Amino acid sequence: MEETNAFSETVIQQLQQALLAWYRAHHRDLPWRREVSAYRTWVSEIMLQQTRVEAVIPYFERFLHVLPTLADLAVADDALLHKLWEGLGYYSRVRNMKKCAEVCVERYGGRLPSSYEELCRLPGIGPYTAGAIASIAGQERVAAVDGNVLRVFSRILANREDIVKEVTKKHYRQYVSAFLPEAADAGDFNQAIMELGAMVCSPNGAPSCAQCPVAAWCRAHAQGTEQEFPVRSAKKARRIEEHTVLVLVDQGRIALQQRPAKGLLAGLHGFAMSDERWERQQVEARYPHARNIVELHPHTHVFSHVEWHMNAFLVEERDPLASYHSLEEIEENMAIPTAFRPFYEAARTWIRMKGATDDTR
DNA sequence: TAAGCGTGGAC
DNA sequence: TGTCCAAGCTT
Repeated sequence: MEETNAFSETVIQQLQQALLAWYRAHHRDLPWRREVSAYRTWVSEIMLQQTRVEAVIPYFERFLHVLPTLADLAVADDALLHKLWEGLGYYSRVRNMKKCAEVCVERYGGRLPSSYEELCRLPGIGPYTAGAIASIAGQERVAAVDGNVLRVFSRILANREDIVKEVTKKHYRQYVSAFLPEAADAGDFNQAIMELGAMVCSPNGAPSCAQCPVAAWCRAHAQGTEQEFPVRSAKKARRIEEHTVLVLVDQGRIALQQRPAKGLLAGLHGFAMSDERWERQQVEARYPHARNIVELHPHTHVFSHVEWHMNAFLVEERDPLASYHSLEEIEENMAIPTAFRPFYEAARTWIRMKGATDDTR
């Protein structure tokens, strides 16, 4: 492509070797790097989608401990999978992993395929993840373009294409391909760019160009325009929703309902929630025989595309239409998203306090 | 193509 | 504080 034309074959090789040497000397010791397999690489890459390394580490360790092989995942219960993903976000990732595992059992003898083309056709695996698995675990000479790579290469090339656009990502897969070393080193090269993006060529604030092994070939650095890259079109404002959360409790148990199979927090467990704001009078009118109605601290949860502004009431009442669960059952088997966590904690505290006062009565 | 889909860290 | 945005994919 034209953006790489000004880089001679010699410069490309120098940049390659500088990046590989830097990576081999400075990369972090991460759990999925200690032992490499297609399964481990796949699990880590799915978890790392739009998610920070520090957040992923404990989830990765637990997931591999509970489901050490792809065959284990293929037969795992949805409830277990949601529990293993609880708090990590983007829950369709783990449902797609199970679908993918099932396909691999049927079609590939219980193993992930190793080629980029086959990986791309599997549920939950797009161009980035396929490139990462194929190059890291399969030694295939293919690019893996994520947000780090877009940022690092936009700076190296001083390229002002809008990285939000799909066509730009396609272009970058071609730009990066021209820089890839031989197949055996492609995985390290891809990881090197990502590691550089995470540790040196950072997204927030000024990048640490003094520590950068490829600063000598970076066009943005030469121009002093590092922070103008990458170019990213503005995202749409979030909409705001008002809700009232009803936490029904009865005899030390808490009512939870499984959310619909489609949409936000699909399939997870949550509380009854109105689609508009209710005040105490409306809750009292709905539960006239409640033994107790306690207003809880309000809470705002910010998702990527919507904000939930929630006020909440704890209602002590046995509602025949609700299903109540013990704390043990909830903690072992039911995944509650972070959005509801503060209300769950409040209910737990209330139950514990009530138990104490009941005991002394 | 653009919107839907979570969460938390950094500034 | 609010804003940005991180190892993206699906529809």
